[in-house]
Amino acid sequence: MVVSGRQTGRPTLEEVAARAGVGRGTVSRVINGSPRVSEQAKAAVDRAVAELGYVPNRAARALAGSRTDAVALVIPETEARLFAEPYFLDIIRGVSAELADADKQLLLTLIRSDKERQRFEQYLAAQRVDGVLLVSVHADDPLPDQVRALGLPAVLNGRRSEAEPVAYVDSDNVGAGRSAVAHLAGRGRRRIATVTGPLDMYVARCRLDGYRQGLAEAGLASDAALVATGDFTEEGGRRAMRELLARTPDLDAVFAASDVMAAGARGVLREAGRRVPEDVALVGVDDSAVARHMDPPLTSVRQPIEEMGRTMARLLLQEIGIASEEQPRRVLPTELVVRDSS
Amino acid sequence: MVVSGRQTGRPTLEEVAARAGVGRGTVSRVINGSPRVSEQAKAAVDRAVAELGYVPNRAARALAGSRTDAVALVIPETEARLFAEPYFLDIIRGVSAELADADKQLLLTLIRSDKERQRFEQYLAAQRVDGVLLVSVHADDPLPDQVRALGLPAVLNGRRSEAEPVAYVDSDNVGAGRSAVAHLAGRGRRRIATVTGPLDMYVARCRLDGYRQGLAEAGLASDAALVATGDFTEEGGRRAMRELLARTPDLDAVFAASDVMAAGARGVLREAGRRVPEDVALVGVDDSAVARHMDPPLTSVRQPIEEMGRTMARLLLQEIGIASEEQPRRVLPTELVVRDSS
DNA sequence: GCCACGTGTGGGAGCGCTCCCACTGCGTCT
DNA sequence: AGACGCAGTGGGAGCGCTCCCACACGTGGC
Repeated sequence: MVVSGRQTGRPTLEEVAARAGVGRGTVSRVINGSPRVSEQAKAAVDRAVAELGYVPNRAARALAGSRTDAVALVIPETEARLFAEPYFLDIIRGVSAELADADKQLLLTLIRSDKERQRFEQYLAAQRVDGVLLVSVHADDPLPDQVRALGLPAVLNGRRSEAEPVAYVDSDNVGAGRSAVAHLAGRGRRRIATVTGPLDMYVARCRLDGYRQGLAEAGLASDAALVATGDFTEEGGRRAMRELLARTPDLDAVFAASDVMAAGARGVLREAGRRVPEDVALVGVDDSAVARHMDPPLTSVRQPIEEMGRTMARLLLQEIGIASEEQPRRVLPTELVVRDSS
Repeated sequence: MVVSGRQTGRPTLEEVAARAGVGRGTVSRVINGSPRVSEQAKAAVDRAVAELGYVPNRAARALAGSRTDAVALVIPETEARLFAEPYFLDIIRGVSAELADADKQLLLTLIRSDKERQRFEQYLAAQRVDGVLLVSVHADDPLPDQVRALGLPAVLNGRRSEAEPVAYVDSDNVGAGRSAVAHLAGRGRRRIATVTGPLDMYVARCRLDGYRQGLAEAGLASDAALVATGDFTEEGGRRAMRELLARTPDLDAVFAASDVMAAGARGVLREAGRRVPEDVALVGVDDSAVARHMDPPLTSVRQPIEEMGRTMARLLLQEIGIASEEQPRRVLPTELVVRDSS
């Protein structure tokens, strides 16, 4: 027996029109919520739609109209490994929730090679999505500008620089550094070091700035010897921590710009015989699962990741609706979660 | 100044045909790789495509043909919290890689409420995707059957039961339990307990079966007092561990059916003054980031998650290509990763 | 009473493809 | 030699929508 698989039984707009006793145009207007329809006609159409179980065919819509009702979320794969992974899942969660409410599709695109990047650009050019969400862009990433050049709305997660021209949603990274240092200073720490992210990333520079501001506000002197550069990986955290211990053995606290780097640092501290938090207090950023499961559990600065995802989606939908000249930007607050490591 | 945004400049198939000096039909055939085209015509079309930078309009394709070149990956949100999160990211990674090679879209759908579930079903009915990938289905989940009833190919990640009627990709969960127990027994452990997942999930039952087989193969007696039921959460692991300690204080090893539960168990063991691994050896499943960052690092049974994702996508593409009656199934092997906790 | 207007409506003309039928040549079989 | 097949081809007819023009009605002003 051959199964057809292709049930042509789905009602079309034309059938709805016939059943409601109106023209195609009127049905289309009702479906799309145009105000130029009489109460009576609207009611008739609504009933016909319900009776027939009509669902508009999106391909036809996309072809005839211009919008596609789909939005792309782009994650460069190189970054995906760097950040604590749950980060992306939370972003996805937030984006997905917001898009579902607006009845838009979420198209997920991982870009892991130049070939795929090219394919994606082609894809955009083929008018396949209404807008683009970009996660974790590097300072030199041209993708956001390319997207905008195609006339597509875009929203970034994180900025590439202070003067980011494209719409973005970021968290208060300066505040993250400040609150971490304030907390450490408040517990009597005086030689507070930091392990930074890669300094070609704006997020890393912001957290470093916050660290410095925090020191100043606590009346502590800044000391270049207390700053070591990592790369957001565990191994990078380890390397930076070794460097710090060699340079400034008298440090009594470390602010790591990510939980993963904090985990690396923690390993080195243990090998060096430093107890956490007795000898060295430790604070990370992300409040990830890693932080909760470290020994001792890591004090960390929480970012509202899912909320960032939601906000990104919201801004994008807004831009799709009304193509404003001005690029919206949001900076969301962070929050210190105190655990045993500090 | 108003920006148009709508560059109509994209070449159409018709233009390509004109430029190549052939008919529309021939261009379509070349684009779709039909064999019924002369070398000469193909060359002309290929050149025209390259010169014009032609990219087929997918909406038109979907409307005229029947396929959409898109595949949905569905993740029930309730589950998303249960499993170690990176699991999903790895699945996504694998699926995405495979789909990109086949030039298919990945549509990500998180379902977190009945409303969204309904919307998704409507969506499927509207012929919007060529196939569906389903992650982490519960034993009583009707979604897979609904999808198949709509005539859409589907592939599950994990089975709902031994006799799963729908195509699936699973990992060797029995083998996972066996190898964990074999390892523990090999290190001289004799009172090996287990913390299971929720027993209405087939995966949990399989791991428990594996545990029992492992005991039998090591010549150790099965003892109901050594089995406690968890629910794949950390808190569940904690509860189960307390239960085990109360019932069988002489246990010297624990096989937890997930890393997250192992983390919960580890906390309880510590509170009870049992050292890991000296007093109690601990093994988990997933080989997640949590496992690597535990103290001591957790021995864990690794699943080839990304590979599962790839395989799922591959099976689905295959089914889309040739609608076979028979549902393919794959079971991938697991691998023990030994660390300090055992 | 006539014109101008605004509101609501029907339906033609596509959007850019795929499907498929009809047609041309040419080689092959009787 | 004629009949037949078949590879290769062109192009008509949609797919199910949206857009927009045209038109039927009011209603108000003069």
